Amino acid sequence: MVKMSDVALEAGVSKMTVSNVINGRPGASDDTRARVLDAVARLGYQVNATARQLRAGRSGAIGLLVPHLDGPYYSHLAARLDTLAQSRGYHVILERTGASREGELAAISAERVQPYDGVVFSPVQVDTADVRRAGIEVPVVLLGERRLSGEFDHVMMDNVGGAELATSYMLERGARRIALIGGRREDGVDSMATLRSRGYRKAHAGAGVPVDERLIVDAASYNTKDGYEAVMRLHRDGVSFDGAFALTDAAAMGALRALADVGLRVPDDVQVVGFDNDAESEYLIPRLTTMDPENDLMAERIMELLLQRLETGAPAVGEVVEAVMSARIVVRESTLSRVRG
Amino acid sequence: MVKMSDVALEAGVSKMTVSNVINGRPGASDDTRARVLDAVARLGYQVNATARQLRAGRSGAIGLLVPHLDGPYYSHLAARLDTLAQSRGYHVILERTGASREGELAAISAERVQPYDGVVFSPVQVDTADVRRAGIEVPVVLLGERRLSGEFDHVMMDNVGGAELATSYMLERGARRIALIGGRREDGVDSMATLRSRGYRKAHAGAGVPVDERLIVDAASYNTKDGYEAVMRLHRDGVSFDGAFALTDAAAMGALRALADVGLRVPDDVQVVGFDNDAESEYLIPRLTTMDPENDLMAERIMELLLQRLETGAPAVGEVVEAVMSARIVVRESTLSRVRG
DNA sequence: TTGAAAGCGCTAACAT
DNA sequence: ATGTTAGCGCTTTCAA
Repeated sequence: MVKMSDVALEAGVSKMTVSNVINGRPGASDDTRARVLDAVARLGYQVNATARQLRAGRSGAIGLLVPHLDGPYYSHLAARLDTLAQSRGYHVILERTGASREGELAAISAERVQPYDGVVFSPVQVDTADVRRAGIEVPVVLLGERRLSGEFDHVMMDNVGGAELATSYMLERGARRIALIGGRREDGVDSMATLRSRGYRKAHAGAGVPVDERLIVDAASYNTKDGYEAVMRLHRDGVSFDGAFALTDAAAMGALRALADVGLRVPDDVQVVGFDNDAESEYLIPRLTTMDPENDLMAERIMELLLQRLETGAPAVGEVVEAVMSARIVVRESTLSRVRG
Repeated sequence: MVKMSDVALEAGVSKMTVSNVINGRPGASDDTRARVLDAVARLGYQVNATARQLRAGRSGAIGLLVPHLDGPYYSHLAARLDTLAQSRGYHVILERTGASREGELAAISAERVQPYDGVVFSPVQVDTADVRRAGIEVPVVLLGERRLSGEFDHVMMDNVGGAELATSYMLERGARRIALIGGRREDGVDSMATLRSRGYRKAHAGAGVPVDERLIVDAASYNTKDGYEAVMRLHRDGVSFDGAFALTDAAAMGALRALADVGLRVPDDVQVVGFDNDAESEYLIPRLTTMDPENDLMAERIMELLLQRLETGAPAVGEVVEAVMSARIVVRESTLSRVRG
């Protein structure tokens, strides 16, 4: 492995001068600079990132710690964040926590996080106290479904509001028995499901329509398979419905397939609304009405917060920022019967 | 920041003893061990991964460098690799190259790669010579569509064979004009599109069916939108077809939507086959026939190769392994008209 | 404009 | 069973 001192020797200067040239610091004659760069090229020298980081304390890497990657949501966010980061001289590195408490704690341990200049973390099982206890020493932006007490900068989606809007929209269009695919899950933490279920109930309360608890069906991972099975279960149990709000577009996709299988027409018999506005949702049969969380805006807000901390130095306690992003509805065929427009 | 020497002081032992205890090395009385662990807990000490790595030369991290993450393919692979890695005491870290030459070169630079104990890289624009020139000093497994000359361990999918199988299957079922969604792209490197297009042609040659070049339509990123537009273009141009082989399931999904829009029935008017066997493909309307690359097997092979290098030490030149994984067909509704079974 | 010394936090190798 | 010394490759600080 060729190191800085080798370059120094080759160029006939000191290590320090090599370091200065490589890092574009001023104070090196054009002549010396040329000799150094020449030696670098000749030896194929590349800095040792680990050593640099140990000494200088920065790596240029931003860690993005997410529950999982199957599904377009985090993948898209990662791409977006990376683009923004690149333009500021950072790059984004992705880690999967697996959505387990154990996995999350491992990923946020000081040891694992220390190599990053900053971290964006989307907690699922873990709470603010856990994050504090992890003893992270770089700027952190939390990202999430759930409201977390104000110890860290925090960007969150207005899940309750989004779900309320989706539900109200169907109620307004005449639906009276709206299945909630993936709903409930009230235990302890404010999970995505809990919050969106809350919005669903709020819309019903607002419209004076009672909620039939049998319409609320679980969908473990909110994926396509779960959505499919949830609708099949409703059908098997003889629970009738004229609307379906799926907690994710993936689940909605499975629901659409199940509805087709049991011979229910969308939107004539059942209106369907999803959540996420995945790129594919526009191409489903029928095209899916869904809630768009405006992820690009969210990504911008996240990077903005993180870069501010990175550039002003300290994690600065006390004055944490909490940004709530709201979702807008995208109306497509799955709620819009051709006749009524 | 609390460091090892602080713990040593607190426990009344030397740094070295702390190091030994923390790393579970033998040679420390139960008593000392207890005192050290106690001090660690009291001070909330966590090792500095950067320092450890500089000294010991290993980080426990495996880098997975992929072109992009939108789409289930790499996400699923990442999850799978991570699970396998975890069981061997490593964890997988994901980096997005953006599928640009520039992005790939940045990601494989020795500087960026050096923090990993090993690297799995899926090149798109870059070739073996570029990888060699990058001067990577950790074990590398290349992963890919394309055959790369044998300087590195390399796991690849039999793209030609898979595409040939998909095409032959439709030909056997009577299709004579099969659109190739996302096909062509013959320039220099053996891209996924080039190879799968080759398989498409090979199947035609084998069956003695001529290829109408107008049936081969581009689909820039092989995503849902591209697939949709490709079929719309064919339709607009008045090119008739009775089969469609889409280079990815995502593109197939868009194709299905487009066929519905122009009033062509699947599979009665047009048979459709995709490639990837995404989890969602089973729930499309109609359910999609597709090529399953058996990614889980592929992930196992990759990890096996990498761990072998990691555990036996040296990147070992000369005796590189090249594994070719073949895809199997999964038959579903999009090619199987109910009448004929 | 350049360089020497010191040290980031840890561990390998060798004492004791 | 425990401690001492040295040094991983770099950059900060200060002197020339």
